[in-house]
Amino acid sequence: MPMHNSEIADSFERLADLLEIESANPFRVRAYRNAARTVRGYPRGMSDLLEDGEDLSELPDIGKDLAEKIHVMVETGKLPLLEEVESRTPPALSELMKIEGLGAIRVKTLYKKLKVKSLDDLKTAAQDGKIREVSGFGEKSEEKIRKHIERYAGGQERTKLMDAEDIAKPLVEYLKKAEGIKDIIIAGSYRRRKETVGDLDILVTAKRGLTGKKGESSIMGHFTDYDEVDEVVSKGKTRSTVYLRSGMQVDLRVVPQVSYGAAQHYFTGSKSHNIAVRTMGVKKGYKINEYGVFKGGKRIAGETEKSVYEKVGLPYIPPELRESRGELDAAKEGKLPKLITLEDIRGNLHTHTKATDGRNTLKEMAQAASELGYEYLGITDHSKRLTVAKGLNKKRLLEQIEEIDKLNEKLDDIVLLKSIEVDILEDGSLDLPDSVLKKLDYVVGSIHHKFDLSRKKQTERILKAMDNDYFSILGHPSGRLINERDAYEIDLEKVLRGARDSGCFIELNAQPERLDLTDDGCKMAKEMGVKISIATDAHSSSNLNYMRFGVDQARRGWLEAKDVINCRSLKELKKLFKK
DNA sequence: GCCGTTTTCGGCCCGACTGTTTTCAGTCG
Repeated sequence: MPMHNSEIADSFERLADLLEIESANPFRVRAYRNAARTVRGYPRGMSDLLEDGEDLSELPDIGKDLAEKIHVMVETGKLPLLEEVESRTPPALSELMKIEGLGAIRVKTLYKKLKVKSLDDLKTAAQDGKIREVSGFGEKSEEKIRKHIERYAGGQERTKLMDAEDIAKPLVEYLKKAEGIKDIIIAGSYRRRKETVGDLDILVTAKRGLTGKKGESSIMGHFTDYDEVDEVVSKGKTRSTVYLRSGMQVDLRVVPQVSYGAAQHYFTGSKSHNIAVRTMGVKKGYKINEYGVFKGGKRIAGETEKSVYEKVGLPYIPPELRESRGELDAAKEGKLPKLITLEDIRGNLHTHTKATDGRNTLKEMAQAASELGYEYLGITDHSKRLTVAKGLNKKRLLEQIEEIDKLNEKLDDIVLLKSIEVDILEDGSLDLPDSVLKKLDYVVGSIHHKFDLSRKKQTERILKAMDNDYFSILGHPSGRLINERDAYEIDLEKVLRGARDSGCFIELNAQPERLDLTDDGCKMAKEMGVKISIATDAHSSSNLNYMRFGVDQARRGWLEAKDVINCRSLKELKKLFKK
C-alpha cells in the first residue's frame, strides 16, 4: 500500500509539533510545516513521482534532507526521526496543540508541571482545577481549555461549500444591517470556492468617519450579538472571532477603505499564493501586507486587489486560481486561462427523472432546464442493475426513448437528449446491450458497486467500459462523497489517457457532496486534452441549480468554456459524440 | 531545514488579541 501524500504530510506536521514542544530551532520547525503543506497540496502522489524518477528536492520547500525522508517514508512507511522524537516526547502532545489556545510552549509547561501527556490528562487537570495553579495560566485559561476540549471532541471536519453558504448567507445579511458597514465580502477558501471550508473569513470596510474606535466597535458588537453566536473567542477593534452554534468558526475583520483590496488579497489566500506575491513585492522593494503595498513606509497601492497585482507586475488573478499551482508563472507570461462562467453553460448532460430515482417528470425537467436558458437537457436515468433506484431495463429504456421523441416534438425552446447512466459492471462491460445503447444520443457510464477493487483492476474496468463504441462520458469518476466516502482507487492519468484515445469525456459531477472530478483532476484532464462535461446529476428540477458548484470547481481546475462539452451548441455537441 | 539577480551563510512575516502581567508572553492567522 503506497503511502498517501496526506500521511506523509501528517507525519511531518506531527514531527514539527513535537520538535516545537522540544524547543527546537523554530525555523527548522517551520521548514517541516512548509514541507507538509507542499506535500499535502501536491496534485501527484510522492510515490508516483519517485516511480517516475523525479527529484523531489525540486519541489518548493523540499530540500535534500526532506526529499530523502520522503523517499524513506515511501519505501518503508516510516519516518525514523519521528519515531526517535516520539520515544522521548509523548506523541499525544502533538494532539494537544490542536486545542484552541494551546501552543507548543503551554503544552510543554503543562507536561512538565502537571505531567499532562494526553487529551484525557488535560481534561482531568482542567476539571480538577490544577491548570489555574500553573504560573502563566489562570482561571480563564482553564475554563477555555475545558470548553475547547469539548469543541475539539465534537469534530473538526471541514464544511462542504454548500453548507458553508447556508451558514454564511444569513450572517452576511445580518451584518449588512450594522451601522457604518460599507463593503462586505467573505474571503478565505470560501471565496476561492474550495469544495470544503474550514472557517469563514469575513472582511468589511466601514464608512468614513466611522472607522474610528467607535464605529468599529459598534460593528463588532453587532457581530457578536448575532443570534447564532455560541462563543466569542476574541473581540477587538479590527478583528473578532466567534464560534457559531453550527460549530463554524467565523473571523470578522474591519479594514479602512484604502486597504480593502490589500486585505481582500491577504485574507483570500491561499497562504502560499500570498507568500509568493509578497516575495515578488520584496524583490521590487515593496512591502505587502493586509493594509496595502508600501514603498518606504508610503502606501502606493491597496484599495483594489487589481492594484496590488499591478504593483508586482501581474494581471488580476481570479481567487479560484490562487493555490500556487502555476498561476503566478501563467500570469507573468500572460497565459492565465479565461475561466469558464455559469453563463457559458448551454445544457446539462446528467439528470434523472421519476422513471428511476428522480422526483420530477420528463416534462417538468425540460421546463426547468428551459427556464435556465439551456439549449438541451440530457436524460440519464439509471440502468437495471441499480434495482434500488428502479433502474431501467431494455424495454423500459425503449419506452422512455419513445416518450422523449414525442415530447421533443412539442418542446420548442429546448431539446431533450436521450441517454442513460449505465452501470459499469465489475468486468468493465455495460449493464445494457449495445442494441439499445446505439439508439441513444450519448451514454454516461458510472460505477455504483464493487468500489473496493484494486487500483489496477478498477482502472482496467473503466478503460474497458470506455472502449465500448457507444460509451461517451464517465460519470462521477472517483465515486467519492465528501466527508463520507473515499474515492475508489483509480489511476486517473491512465483513465484520462484512455478517454482521450477512445474519444470519451469525463464528468465533473456538480453535486455539492460529490464535486467529482476534483480541481486537480480537471487541470490534469485539460493538460492532457480531455474534455469535461459539467453535469448536476440532478434528481429533481431544483437540483439543476447545482451547476454553479460544478462551474466553481471547474474554475479551480483552470477550465475554460472550450474545455467543457456542455458549453457547445447542440450541433457541435452531437458531432463530439460521434466516435 | 530551506533558500539564493544581496548565493553556500545568514536570514527566515508580523500585527491583533487575550490573559496574566505590572510591561509582556503566548497564540493565532
